[in-house]
Amino acid sequence: MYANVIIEYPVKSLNKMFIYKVPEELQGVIQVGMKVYVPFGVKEVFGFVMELKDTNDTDYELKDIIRIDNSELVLNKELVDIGKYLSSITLCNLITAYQTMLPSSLKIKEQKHNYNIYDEYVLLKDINKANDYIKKYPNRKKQIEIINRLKENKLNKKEISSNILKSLKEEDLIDFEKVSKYRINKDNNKIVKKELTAEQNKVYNSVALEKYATYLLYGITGSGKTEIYIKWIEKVINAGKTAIMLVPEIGLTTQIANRFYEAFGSDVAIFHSSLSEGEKYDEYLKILRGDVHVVVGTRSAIFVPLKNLGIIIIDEEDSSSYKQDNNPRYHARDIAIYRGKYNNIPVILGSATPSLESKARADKGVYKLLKLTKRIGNAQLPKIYLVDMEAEMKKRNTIFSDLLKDKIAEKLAKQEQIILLLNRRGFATFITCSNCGYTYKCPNCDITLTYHKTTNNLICHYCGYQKRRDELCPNCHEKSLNYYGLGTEKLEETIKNLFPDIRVVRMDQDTTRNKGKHEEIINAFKEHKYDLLLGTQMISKGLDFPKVSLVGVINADTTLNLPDYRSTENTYSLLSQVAGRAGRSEIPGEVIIQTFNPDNFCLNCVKENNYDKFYIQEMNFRKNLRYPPYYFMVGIKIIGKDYEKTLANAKKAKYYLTKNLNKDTLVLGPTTAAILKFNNEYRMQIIIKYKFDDKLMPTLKELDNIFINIKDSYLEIDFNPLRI
DNA sequence: AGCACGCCGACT
DNA sequence: GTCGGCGTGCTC
Repeated sequence: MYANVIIEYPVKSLNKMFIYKVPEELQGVIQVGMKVYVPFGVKEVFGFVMELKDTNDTDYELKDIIRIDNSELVLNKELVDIGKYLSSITLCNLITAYQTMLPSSLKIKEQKHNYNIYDEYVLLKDINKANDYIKKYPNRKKQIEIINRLKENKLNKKEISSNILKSLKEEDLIDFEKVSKYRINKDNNKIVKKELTAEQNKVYNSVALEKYATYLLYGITGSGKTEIYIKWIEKVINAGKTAIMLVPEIGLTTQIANRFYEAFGSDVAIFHSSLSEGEKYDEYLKILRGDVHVVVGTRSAIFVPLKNLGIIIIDEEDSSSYKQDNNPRYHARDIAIYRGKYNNIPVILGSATPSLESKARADKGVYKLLKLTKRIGNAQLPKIYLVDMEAEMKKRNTIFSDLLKDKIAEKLAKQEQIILLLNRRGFATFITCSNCGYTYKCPNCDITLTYHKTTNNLICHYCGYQKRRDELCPNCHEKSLNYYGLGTEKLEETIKNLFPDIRVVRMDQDTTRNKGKHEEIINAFKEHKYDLLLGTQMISKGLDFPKVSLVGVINADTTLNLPDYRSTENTYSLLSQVAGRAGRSEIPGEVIIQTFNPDNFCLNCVKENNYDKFYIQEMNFRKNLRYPPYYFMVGIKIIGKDYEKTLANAKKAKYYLTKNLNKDTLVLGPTTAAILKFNNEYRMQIIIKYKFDDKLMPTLKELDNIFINIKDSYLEIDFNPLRI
């Protein structure tokens, strides 16, 4: 018997099958998808079995597989196929695909750490022997008490004092038993069921659970999408099947996960980045062992090895967090649809602000459209005001307009809560010398440094470079450094000066770095320990605070003016989502959006809460400029340490592409990437736009191969990039 | 990737 | 004479 094995090194030149002999003792045990240890050159490496066969059709002298590495981990047939699919759509190495699909504790690494944790139990070895002991030492009251309890039941080792354990062990009366346990345990006591409204019920009933289709559930903020998800999953579980539920970010994961624990108790496993390695390992084992039917998690949870899948749900499907922003650059939606077809089950994409491509597909009938138009209960959509900041500047209101100040005071007086959005962290976003004009820039990237007052550091938000703040300008040595640009830290300081008694909590990357911080802030705000929550876009989605009656957007233009074809769509989505945090219960909500572009089309659509109007206009723009969803795009970056060589290589790539792709495919560039210099490397960019091109994949594969032999630059290919 | 092999320069 | 620089090629 022979095995095709892919080995652990994620290198293009090793991205192929290596054939090994399966030794006698492994035949019958070995399966496709198993992790194996094999000789490779003079070394020994790990790999995955991709294929088993009876004949060797080569004339290589084959080596034996050494051993199977971890027999509890087997990539099942579906996962093996998903890996192939993943590598085919992103052009990543096959091994990279499987490494991406596994939690890091199960990825291939030399260092082996045992992630299993155990409860240790004590049990009686022999009843007769124990009885003899009792007769022999009637005075040993403590020991006898323990023996009698052990006759009834095994006991946790922790319950018994160590000297008693020791004496019983010396008499050879007891045995120990290790039972593996999970770090996260939820009880099944408080299963909460909720009734659906008529509108929710209609949506619930329009999904056929026993066949593949992708549905776009377009439901306004607060319309109760989560409850429908739960009902679908309930039905799927009752049919003996399983479900995957994807959520965007950590902030949302805990809130939704809690609702899922309420609904399904211990039948849920969760996956998100702030779990510890051990926790992730445990949750993965629960799935492998078939102990759970539901998985709630972020992007990579789309790869979990649930057997007998019955439904896949992606909540807030337009969130950019579903696209991985390093290799392999996959979109969870594509994997979900692949698995939907594979298992012949429905895929649900839910959002209050669907991505244009999903909405367009729904309009074309590729997806089935489901709509929720009403908020749950008596809640109304909030009233939205646009405030012209140019007029406010004349009144010397640089950060807060009069209206926003008045409304904050009003809500504070009524003991209601407020959310402020500012999509920039730090204190000042750039530092310039007023004497010589020097501006701080990251030495590795082409980006201004942001001043963080809490740590007194200047930080590059791209690569993380940090330096201490200077008193004098490093260029002219004058004491004339000025701090410009508003960040969340400064906003917090300003609001505290304006309203001295206000209780403010800030939520951004800097205040949520530690585990559990996120949840802590959310819970504290929910319990009204704070009057005002301010933060970056991480506060914009999914959060549900009944007492919030005012949402303020400090500067809507920060995201609107980004040089990216999606910036309008992203702004619409961000602002509607954050507006949706207001007025989710009986208290009516108000939203104030401050901007220098009060006539902007996108902002006015947000104000009118008119997604359809926005959609039509934006689609028109995309059509005219040949952007997605009318055209498909591929972003190619050519990256290298030397600017001239990188540019030359980029030109070569462009030439190769134009020569080999279909004539009506557009190849644009090379231009400098949005951030030319990043981590001391220069980045050139080529953009491909096409409607249909059968030569695309083979050409890109070949280009990728050509670049293996070009030493001074490398390629990054991004299919359907979210940012260009 | 990681290692061996191999063919040229300056040293105990 | 040898040690070691890294360029090239191979791994079932």
